[in-house]
Amino acid sequence: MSAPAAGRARSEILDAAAVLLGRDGYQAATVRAIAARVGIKAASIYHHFPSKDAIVQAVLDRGVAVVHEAVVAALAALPADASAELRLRAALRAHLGASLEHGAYTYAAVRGFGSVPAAVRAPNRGVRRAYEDLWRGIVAELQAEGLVDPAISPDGIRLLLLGALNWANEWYRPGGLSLDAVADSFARIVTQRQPAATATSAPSPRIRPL
Amino acid sequence: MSAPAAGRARSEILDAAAVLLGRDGYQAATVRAIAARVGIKAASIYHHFPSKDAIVQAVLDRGVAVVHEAVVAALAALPADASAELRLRAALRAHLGASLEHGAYTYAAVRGFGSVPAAVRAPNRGVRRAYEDLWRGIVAELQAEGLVDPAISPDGIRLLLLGALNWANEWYRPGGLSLDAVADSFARIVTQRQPAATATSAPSPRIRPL
DNA sequence: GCGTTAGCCTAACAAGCGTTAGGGGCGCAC
DNA sequence: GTGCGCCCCTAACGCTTGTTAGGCTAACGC
Repeated sequence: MSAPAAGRARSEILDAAAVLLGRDGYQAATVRAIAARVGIKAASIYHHFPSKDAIVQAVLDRGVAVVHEAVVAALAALPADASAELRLRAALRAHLGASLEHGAYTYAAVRGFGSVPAAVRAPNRGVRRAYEDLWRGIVAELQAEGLVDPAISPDGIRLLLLGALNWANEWYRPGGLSLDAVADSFARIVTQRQPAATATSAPSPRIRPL
Repeated sequence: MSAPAAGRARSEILDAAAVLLGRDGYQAATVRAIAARVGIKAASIYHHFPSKDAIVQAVLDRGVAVVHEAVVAALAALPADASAELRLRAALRAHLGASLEHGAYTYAAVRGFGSVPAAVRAPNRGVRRAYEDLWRGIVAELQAEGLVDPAISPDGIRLLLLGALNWANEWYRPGGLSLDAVADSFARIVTQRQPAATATSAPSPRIRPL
């Protein structure tokens, strides 16, 4: 048709696989079901991918990467001297936004992950580790700037945040809380800030390094 | 252990199904694999359960119920005038403890949930809703006592906590952070307070780092 | 013109699935 | 003893799975 023919089918296959994987799990995401969604027959899939597991692995990797890249981009867009709180808010918002925008992939990466065979799961672990390291840095900044009690385990904070963010895929529905409201709630819970009404007037000046 | 011989096979089947479901997902938890783990043949399963999905449903329900009951028991064991902070800590600790103790079931209920067919998933929703309501109450207490900024969305707080707790199944390994340390971290992040033992009602200023 | 390639098809394969049918052995009630 | 019910077995059913083989059509370079 009019779209660039090269790679079109390939990305359509990935899209279809992501939807099925996230919604119904690995078992229900059959090669025939994926093909039917694209409008081709099962055997034709094998002209684009060597196996079903290669498709699943690509979906899983993309599901993590798309969020990782969104967060990196959001942080890079901030001024160089942005406070740790601003960076936290930007990261939370970017994670939630990317999760919603590419819902099929992130949903597949979070929810479908458990249903995927260990052999397909393993290569994805590296990508996840890299994303976790990004958050390790954000938490360290928060504690260094005194926004979070440094006596609290950094791992505990990071795992709480990532758990809350990942779980958002389970319950978030457009029409309920807005993305900004969720990100704001999370940020305020973690940074121990006072209500917005009094926070704007800055009751006690916070020491800003740098 | 010392269980009535009548239901021995039945509970062994549930145990085996829980392990497979949590570790490998719905597809890998085949009737033959479950039977092999119990030491019987696949057809013998059907003398105890009408279908595979009945087994899966029982595992899912128990995975939620076991945590729910542990939290209810922990809260009931507190003195009637216990503070909201103490109740929060008790609930966090009980949830994490039950998750670990009955790891196979809770793991199946959290991780395996996504890979289970919608028809089996649906009946489990009611049990989950009841548990969520329990946490709705805890969050309301926290905000009523002023331990958490009442301007923050209660749903945001509840979803953050449940997300963090459920996600703990993914990363918790005995030998790392202790259960008490995790529960303590989570409680302190949310209540913006020092541990109850050292700061009961003293509005002492937060420790400033550096 | 021709040859090659990409992309899709039909048809079929072996393997594995959940489930059912029917039978054998054992222990308890009578 | 006889009968009955429980528990497990072997064998097979119909179906779906991922995957492969081989052939058709249209588009391109030469």
